Amino acid sequence: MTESIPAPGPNGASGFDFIREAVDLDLKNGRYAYVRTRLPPEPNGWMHIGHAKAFSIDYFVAKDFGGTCNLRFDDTNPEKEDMSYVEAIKRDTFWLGIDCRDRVLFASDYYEKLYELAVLLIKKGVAYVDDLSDQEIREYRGTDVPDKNNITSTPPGRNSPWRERGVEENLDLFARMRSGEFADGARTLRAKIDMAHPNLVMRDPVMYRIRREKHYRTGDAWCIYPMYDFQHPLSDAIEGVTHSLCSLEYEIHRPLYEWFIREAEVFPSRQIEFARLNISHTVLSKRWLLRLVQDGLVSGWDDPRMPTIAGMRRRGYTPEAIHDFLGRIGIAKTDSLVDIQLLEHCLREDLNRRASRVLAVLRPLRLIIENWPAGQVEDLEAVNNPEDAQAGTRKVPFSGELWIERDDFAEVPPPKYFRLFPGNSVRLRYGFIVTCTGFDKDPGSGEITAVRCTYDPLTKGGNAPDNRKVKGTIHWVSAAHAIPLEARLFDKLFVAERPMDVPVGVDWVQTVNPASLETVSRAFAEPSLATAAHGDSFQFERLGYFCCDSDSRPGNLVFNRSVSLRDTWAKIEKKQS
RNA sequence: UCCCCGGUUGUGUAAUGGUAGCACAGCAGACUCUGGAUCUGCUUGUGGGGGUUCGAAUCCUCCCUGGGGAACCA
Repeated sequence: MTESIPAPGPNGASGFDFIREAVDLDLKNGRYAYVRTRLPPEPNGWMHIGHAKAFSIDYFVAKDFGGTCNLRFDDTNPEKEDMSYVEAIKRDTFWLGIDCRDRVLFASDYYEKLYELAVLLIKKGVAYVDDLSDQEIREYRGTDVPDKNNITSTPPGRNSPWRERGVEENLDLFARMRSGEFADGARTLRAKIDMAHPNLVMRDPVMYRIRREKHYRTGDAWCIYPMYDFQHPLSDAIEGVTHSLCSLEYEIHRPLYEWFIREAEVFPSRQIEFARLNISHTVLSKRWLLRLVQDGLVSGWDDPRMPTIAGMRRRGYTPEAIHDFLGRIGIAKTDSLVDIQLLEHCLREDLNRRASRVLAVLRPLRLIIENWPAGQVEDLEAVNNPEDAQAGTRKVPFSGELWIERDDFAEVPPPKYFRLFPGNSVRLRYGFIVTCTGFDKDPGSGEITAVRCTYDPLTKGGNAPDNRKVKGTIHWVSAAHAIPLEARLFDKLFVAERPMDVPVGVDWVQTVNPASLETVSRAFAEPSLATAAHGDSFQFERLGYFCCDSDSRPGNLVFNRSVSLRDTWAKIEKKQS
């Protein structure tokens, strides 16, 4: 892995979260002699920050105990899976610094082995071929209820009439299932456990179904496919996985996980569950994200508003910021909703340290310096990163006609406003102190078209020789030297904290924040930005962190606002209104 | 309320029978050539009742409350 990425540190005094405690104990009492985990994505969508949490836990738990971690694609549903997803997941995983490059595995490579284990279970008399239809299986199981949320009891199910078939017949039928003798859905292989079990997943779960669907890796080699509950524990066992870490939704499946391990007499992998990640104002579910993509509400899986790793990368997130975030949220079993502001905080903190500063104006307003010598241009020295002395300085051209931020001028200043207004002085960052002498206004529209000022030549670089205090410092770009750019400003994808909690009858997809993307097509930046490459991050001073987008071309620059700067003025403004 | 799992400041997470801490958010201030960064201070919490104990967030019990489960998905 990339050594610069620290493992997320538990913030407790014990030094361990509950998973690491369990692993530590397992090692100490000899339950396992080593540690091996696995990342089990299904290649049916792109990786998001919720998967990154799971991946990070798997990877770093193994690493912390000197173990290994496999990246195993859980690809047993040919209807939804695709190689493009495999590639996307691998790219994003490795980009995060989770380096399983030499341990990329596929459950589909175990089909033959899994088949053999199924045969073993049939021979032991704990698996049988069932002729019931899917509807009948539900009915027999006793779970075919109209309203799952409003039941008062779960009566025992009934045994399938085919449950007591002989071993030989089961063996024969299962072989014929594989050879394609039966129609899709005509029969299944089921585990013979207990149709009266209070845990519904233990009521003779289906192990194999018949499905004639081309698999993206095995093609037409198989027409029967194993189910998750059967495949997953045995794949873990095949790989010698000691700790199979997964989200809480599988907790209820653990007895079944253990049942298959025990009955198949394979390596005793252990499943431990933790709470999945939820973040406010977004959705973390491949199904919902797919819907956003398919309905065209975002530009794709890598839309910078998406909580996918690809989207976050394009937005300007760094692996370090993501790992920092994942370390801070911790690991627990409580269902939680993490404030998206924590994620943004982690990005700010990381980018503050590393991003070069640059002067750019998003909503330009002309500033005319009336006493500036006509035609004169000065190269002023600007600090690249005040947080990093090694970053050095650069020259920025200054002239008598500048672009400044429209917000940085007020005809009538609100209380506590200390930027430009008639009669007031401000410092132009790294430039001169100027005093506002007036402004031009379009008589028709009332729009301010230019601000006028005079400069003090003795304040070059921004320092006043008389040490007078100037409260405001604003950013600027020389109009004659400005390079144009497009800026994409993002806001929360959803206004609602929990987008999926919508009133009945409302389609959550319609609640996407209409202001989540604002395109500013006529912004200007200092010349140094012209050479930015895709993925480069900068701080546009006083505005926020911006990342050069993959749509950017020389002469047609596009920047994404990764996150804004903390904005104290916005808070003051908000309080005043 | 059929089965399973949870409930610690606004949010997330520690404290493993012995001082309820940390981070984010919020508030107030200092400093500042980014209303950035940095620094200082502050507010707010063990869901409720009973029990065990010298002592309970922690153990027991009842209640309340949140999530999950019943696919030939994973």
